[in-house]
Amino acid sequence: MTHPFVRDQNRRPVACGDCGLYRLCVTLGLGGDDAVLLDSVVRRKRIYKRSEFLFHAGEPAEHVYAIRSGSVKTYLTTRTGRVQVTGLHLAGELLGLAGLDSRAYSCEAQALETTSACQLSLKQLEQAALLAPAVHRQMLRIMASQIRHYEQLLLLLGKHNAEQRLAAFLLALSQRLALRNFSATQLSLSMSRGEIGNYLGIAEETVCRLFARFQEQGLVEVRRRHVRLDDLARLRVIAQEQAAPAPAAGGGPGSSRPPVPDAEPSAPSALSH
Amino acid sequence: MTHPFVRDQNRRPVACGDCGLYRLCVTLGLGGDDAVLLDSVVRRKRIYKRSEFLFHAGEPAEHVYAIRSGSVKTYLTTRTGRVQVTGLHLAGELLGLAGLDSRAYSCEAQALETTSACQLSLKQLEQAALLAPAVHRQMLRIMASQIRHYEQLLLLLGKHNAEQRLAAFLLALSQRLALRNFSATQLSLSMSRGEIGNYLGIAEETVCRLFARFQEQGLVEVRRRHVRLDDLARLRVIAQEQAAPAPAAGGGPGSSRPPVPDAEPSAPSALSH
DNA sequence: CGGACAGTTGAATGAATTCAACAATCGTGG
DNA sequence: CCACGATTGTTGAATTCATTCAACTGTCCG
Repeated sequence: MTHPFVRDQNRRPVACGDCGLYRLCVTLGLGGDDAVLLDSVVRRKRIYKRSEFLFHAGEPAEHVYAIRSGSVKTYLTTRTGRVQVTGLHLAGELLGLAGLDSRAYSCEAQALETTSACQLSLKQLEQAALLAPAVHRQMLRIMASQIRHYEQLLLLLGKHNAEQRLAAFLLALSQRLALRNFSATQLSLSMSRGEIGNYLGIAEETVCRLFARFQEQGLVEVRRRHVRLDDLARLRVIAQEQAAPAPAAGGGPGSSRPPVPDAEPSAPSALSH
Repeated sequence: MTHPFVRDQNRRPVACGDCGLYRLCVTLGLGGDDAVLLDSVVRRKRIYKRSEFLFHAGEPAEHVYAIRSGSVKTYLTTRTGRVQVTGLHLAGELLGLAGLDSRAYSCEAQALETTSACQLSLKQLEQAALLAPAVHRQMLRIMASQIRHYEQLLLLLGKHNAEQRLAAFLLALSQRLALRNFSATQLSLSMSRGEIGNYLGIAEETVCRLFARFQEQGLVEVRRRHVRLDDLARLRVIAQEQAAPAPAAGGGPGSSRPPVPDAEPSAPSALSH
C-alpha cells in the first residue's frame, strides 16, 4: 500500500505547479493565470507522522490544510474527555474551514498515517478571494459541501442501525478512493476498529462483529486493516434499506428486493465529500 | 405568546430599514451605506403558515431565507421515508446556505408556526459580495458557524444519553431565546414531542418520560408545549456530565462535583447558532 | 523474545425502543 | 358555543439491539 502522491519527503518548498495535487488546488478556484497567486498563498508543505496533529481545537486558526497524501481524522472532545470522531479526510481534501468565523479551529486534526499536507494562509486566502472572485465562490462551495456532508452524517447516525452505518461507511470510502484513482474494492482502513466505531456511533466490538458477519455473508473479505469489498450491490441494499433476504436457498413467495416503492440506486451519499 | 416582530401581515414590500430584523441583516455584512444594496438583494417578504414549506430538498436553490419571526424546522428524508430533523431555526437566522454549491437545497424547510421570512436572491447576494467584501466575509462566517453547529450536534448525538440531550436542547433553546430578548426561562416549544425526539435521536415516548422526570426533580415545569426552566444550573450539570448527585441529604465524603479536572462553566454549546 | 496494542469473541446487562392503550387538548363545523 | 374527531401527549410492559465487561488471541515492533 504505497501512496503514489508521496514523491519526496524532504521539506523543501515545491512550486504548486509541481504539486501532485495541483488539479485539486485548481479546484480551489485558481486557474492557470492565478497559479502565481496560489503559490503566494501556500505557506509550506509538511509531512506528518501517524498520530501527529495538524492543529488543535481552540488554537488560533491561521491556515487551512490541503491534504496531499495520507489521511487525517478530525474529532471533538467533551469536557468529560469523551471523544467523537467527526471526519475522516483523504488526500485532496481541505481541512480547517470552520476556523473561518471565530478564527479558532473547532476540532482536533490528527494524522492517521504518514500524511503530507500544505498549509494555506487564511489571511492571504481571503486576500486572494478579493482579487479572484472564483476563489471566493470556491470557498463557499467547499463549505457548503461540508455542511451537506454533516447533514448526511446526521441522517446516518440518527436513523440507521449499526449494520447500515458500517455498510454505508465502507461504500462511501470505496467511492471516495475510486474518485482518487485507487481501487474501489480493495481498501486499507486507516482507522482502527475503535475509531471507526466512534465515528459511526457504535462500539468497537460491534464493528468487529459486523465485519465478521459481513464476511460470513460473503459481502467482504476482512483481514485486519485490509478490506476487500466483494458485493457492492448487496452492501448498498444493506446501507439503504433493511437487511436483504439471503438470495439463495428457498426464497419464499413474493419476498424479493426492497419492500419500498423505490428508485435510483444512486451513490452512497453519506460520509462522502 | 405573541411574536413582537410580527407587526403587519400584509405582503406589501417593506424597505429593509423598516424591517424589525434590520440589525440581523446588518450582521449580514451590509453596513449603513450598503443598505440600498441590501434592499436590492431582498426579493420579498412572506408569511408562511404552520407546516408550509419554505423550500424542498432538491429544488433549485435561488434564495436564502432570513427568518423574521416564527420558527422553521429543516429535515432530511431517507429513501425509505424516515425523517431526520437537522435543525430548528428561530427568528434572525439564515436558511438555505448549503444550496450555495450545488444550486439545490439540501433539505426540507418547513414552518413550525406562523412564520415571516425574507427571500434574499442568491445571485444578487453573490454580486453584492463582489462589491462589498464584508458581505463575502459574513457569508463565510455564517457557513462556518453552521459547520460548528453540526459538529457540536454530532457530539451531542454521538456521545450523550437521552437525558443529556434533552437538557442540552432546552438550555440551548433558552440561550438562543435570551439572545433574542425573549425570556430565558419561559419558553414555548414550537416542535412537538415527536419532532424534538426525532431531532435528538430519541423516541417521542422517551421525550415524554424525560420531561416527566425533569419535572419530578423540580428542574422544569412542563405543561404541554409550555416549559418553564426552574433550575438552569442543575440542567447544565445534567447536560454536561453524568446526572448530578441530589444536592441535599447526606453527601458522602469526597463525592462532590465532576470527577474530571474541569474548568469553565461556559455556554451550552451544542444546538445553538 | 516479550510487551503492548489491536482485534476478536462470549455472556450478561441495560437504556431506550416498540407496542399498546389511554388521556388531554385543539380546532373546526354544525 | 358545544361536540366530535383528530391530533398530541402520556404511561405501562415487553422487547431488543447494542453496550459493557471480560477473557483471550494475534500481530507488530523495539
